[in-house]
Amino acid sequence: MIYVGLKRAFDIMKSGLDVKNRILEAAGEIFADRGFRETTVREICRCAGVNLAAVNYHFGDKERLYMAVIKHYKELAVQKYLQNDSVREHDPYDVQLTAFIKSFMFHVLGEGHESCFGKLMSRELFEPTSALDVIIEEEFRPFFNRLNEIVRHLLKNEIGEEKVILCSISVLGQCLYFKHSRPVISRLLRKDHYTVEEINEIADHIACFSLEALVGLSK
Amino acid sequence: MIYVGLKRAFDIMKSGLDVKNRILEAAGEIFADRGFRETTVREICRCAGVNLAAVNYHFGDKERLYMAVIKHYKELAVQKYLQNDSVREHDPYDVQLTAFIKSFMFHVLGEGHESCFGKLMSRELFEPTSALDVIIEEEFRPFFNRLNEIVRHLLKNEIGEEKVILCSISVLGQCLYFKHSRPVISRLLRKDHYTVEEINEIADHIACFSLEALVGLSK
Amino acid sequence: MIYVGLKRAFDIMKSGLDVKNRILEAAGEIFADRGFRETTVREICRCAGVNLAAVNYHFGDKERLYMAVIKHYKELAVQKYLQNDSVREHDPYDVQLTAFIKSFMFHVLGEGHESCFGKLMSRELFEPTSALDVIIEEEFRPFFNRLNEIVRHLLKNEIGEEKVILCSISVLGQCLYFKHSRPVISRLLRKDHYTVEEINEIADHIACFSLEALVGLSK
Amino acid sequence: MIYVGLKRAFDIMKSGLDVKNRILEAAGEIFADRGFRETTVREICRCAGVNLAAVNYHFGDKERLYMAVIKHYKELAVQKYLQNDSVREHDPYDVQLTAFIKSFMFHVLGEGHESCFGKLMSRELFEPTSALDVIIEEEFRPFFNRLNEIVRHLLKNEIGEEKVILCSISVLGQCLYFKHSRPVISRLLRKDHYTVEEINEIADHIACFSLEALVGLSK
DNA sequence: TATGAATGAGCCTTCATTCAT
DNA sequence: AATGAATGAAGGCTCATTCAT
Repeated sequence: MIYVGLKRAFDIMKSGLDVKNRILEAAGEIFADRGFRETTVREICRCAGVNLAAVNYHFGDKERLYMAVIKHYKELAVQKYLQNDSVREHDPYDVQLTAFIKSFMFHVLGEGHESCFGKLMSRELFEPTSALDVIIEEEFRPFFNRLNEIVRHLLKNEIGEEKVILCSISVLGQCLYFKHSRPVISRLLRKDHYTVEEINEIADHIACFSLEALVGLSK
Repeated sequence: MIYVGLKRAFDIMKSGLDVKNRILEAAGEIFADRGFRETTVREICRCAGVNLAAVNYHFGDKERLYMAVIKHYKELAVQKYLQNDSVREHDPYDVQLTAFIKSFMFHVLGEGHESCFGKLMSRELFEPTSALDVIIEEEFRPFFNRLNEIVRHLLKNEIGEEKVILCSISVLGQCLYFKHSRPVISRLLRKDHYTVEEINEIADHIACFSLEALVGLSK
Repeated sequence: MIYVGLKRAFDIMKSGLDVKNRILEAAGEIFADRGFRETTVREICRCAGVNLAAVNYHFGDKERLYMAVIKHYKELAVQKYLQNDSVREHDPYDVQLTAFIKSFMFHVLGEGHESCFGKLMSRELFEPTSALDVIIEEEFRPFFNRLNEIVRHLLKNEIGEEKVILCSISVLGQCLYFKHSRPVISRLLRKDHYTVEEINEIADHIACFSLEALVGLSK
Repeated sequence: MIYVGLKRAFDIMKSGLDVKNRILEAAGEIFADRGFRETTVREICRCAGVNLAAVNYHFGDKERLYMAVIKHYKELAVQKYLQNDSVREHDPYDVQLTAFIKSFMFHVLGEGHESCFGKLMSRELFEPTSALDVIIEEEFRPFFNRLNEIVRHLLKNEIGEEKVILCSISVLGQCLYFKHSRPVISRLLRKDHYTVEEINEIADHIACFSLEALVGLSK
């Protein structure tokens, strides 16, 4: 049951970060990989190269570490989002939707360090912990409202709010399925991970599919 | 944290089934609810009203019990699917798609006993166990092929196979999102569980959305 | 920090008792010796020669084990008390008081197995656990009422109930001090433990002292 | 389970004492309340408003802190004892005994800061630490000798020294029982703590009871 | 002088599993 | 065929102590 991302573990240990940040880094990866319950504090500490009691010292207990991890990666994600946010408010809405989807897909499907937040969030959506309520209000709702706004305009405001929400969920569902069901899809499509081009292709497909639907519905 | 499906537990205990089947019934419900790792053998046995050692006696260990549960519920699901499959092969394809989606949604979102298999499958898709490979080949692929067939016809055969698969995934993604992300959706829409009417509405929305998209794309 | 009553431990392990009773025996001795908090489940199990998890299996947790221990030794004590209770109801009250004190002192000061209950109770009186309320009502109050009755008669019923209680406490206080403060007394009197004769002498002294006081007060 | 003597904690922190004395003050209160083993260094430091490592820095380890605390409060107690000792050597011995008892009871039962030493001592008598030997020789023996002297005179010197000691212990036992067994007594007498009047009443009762006994025995 | 950070040892509990009957 | 009893491994947490500054 040892976490085998040895190379990564090595990176974290050697990275010169202080103990607190080493724990955050290690915990993020493992929490994202396994979920809250399946992750053991021992494993986090082993991977971070710190003493078992360090979690208690710096974070109190496992649950508060988890909350801190989410907060930590949220901030990382926000920084990244602000830097290369490609959804410009004056673009036509179909362009905005495509940009929105593409940005989201890279967030969620990326392999590296910055994909932790997406993984944590999508895990939280499937098997919620007590952190869910905080996450929904602080993270998910603003994100979802943004999507709703784009969808509402594409539907030309002629349809009730409930339908807008349902359509937003339809868009989101497509996006997340490529994350949630990666094990299946990789078997169905016979590929193991997504390259940048493939993520682009997938995002284009979802944008295309959704735009056709929204345009069709707005007639 | 005792499993509170007491009425159900009572049903299982009184149902006159033999020990082995009582365990299967109880295990199915709890595995579907909690996932493999989160479920304890103790809880299954308590709920089934059998001795703690019974699982190891009848199934060897927890993992083999899990495989047996999947097999058991798969057979139940197949029986039910054969009985009242509403997707008739001679209907127009848009009708078939709607029927397909509706059938799937009831399978996956239903509250009762027969929704176990759907829940187990969708859980397996998110956090695969060693059972995944079996499930994909024996269960998911035929199911997915059927969906592909409908989608292929709606796209009027004019587009490559890869696009067909992507569109099928889009349909599936919408469906599963209402299951996977129920905790969030129930907060966003402020409702706790789905009534039959609501499942119908959701299925209609997905069918509608997807048909518009597919029709749009086939032009 | 290992419990060094090795001979005793050996006795318990070889005694042919079943696991549950071996735990009760070992736990009684160690709880009496150290108190609830200072006692570790590990030590009890080591001393009883059983697996660490046995406590959980048979008693649930450490606290419920403690309650079970108190119940167990109470029953032992009651049995012994019934067998050789020397306080006969038709004796004159001064004889009854002497007998009461002597019986109590042997209970509390005895070296062996049957002194556990006395030790546990006197410990509970000094640093109460959640078991105290149960102990007071079920054990201490009837015992104390019996003493009150004797004292009331010796005071010739002419004095208020509060004074009766205070006098009973005075008697009890003398008795218990020879237990509670044994470390000091053994240093003051330069002896390490009490022989039967010494316990008799001490009990006689307390009886004598108290009778003089009560007789004096009743004039 | 945070130590809730917040007002007191505030006093200590604001009192302008240096770190070492703040620790001594806080430690005294908590050790007296909980005993050596139940007290955590963390709690002491929190209550004293000092760093966790301060105890080890100033005192070496927890045990040496405990010894320092006892020494500290002993000096406080001696000062106070010298100031307002009400046992005057030329009073009749029955008056001296009453005064001795009263003084002792206020020492041990008092609520405030100066009762720490009495609490620490009576705790040490029940569950001795390595500090006991020091305490007995330096503190308890002179105190006990003083009581012996009074008792010896009340017994009119006609009885052997061993009997004198036993009678002194009888007196002491009554006094300490009201401290040691406070949880029980407060339940038996249905009161929560002792007022000044009640301590006076209790002391009077003990003095009365003991004098009757001693007078009776000296005949 | 003083402290924030870190640690090793140990505790209670829970779990899946096995044993003896 | 079935079970009550027992176990080894592991998990989260707390504690007194030490280290580096």
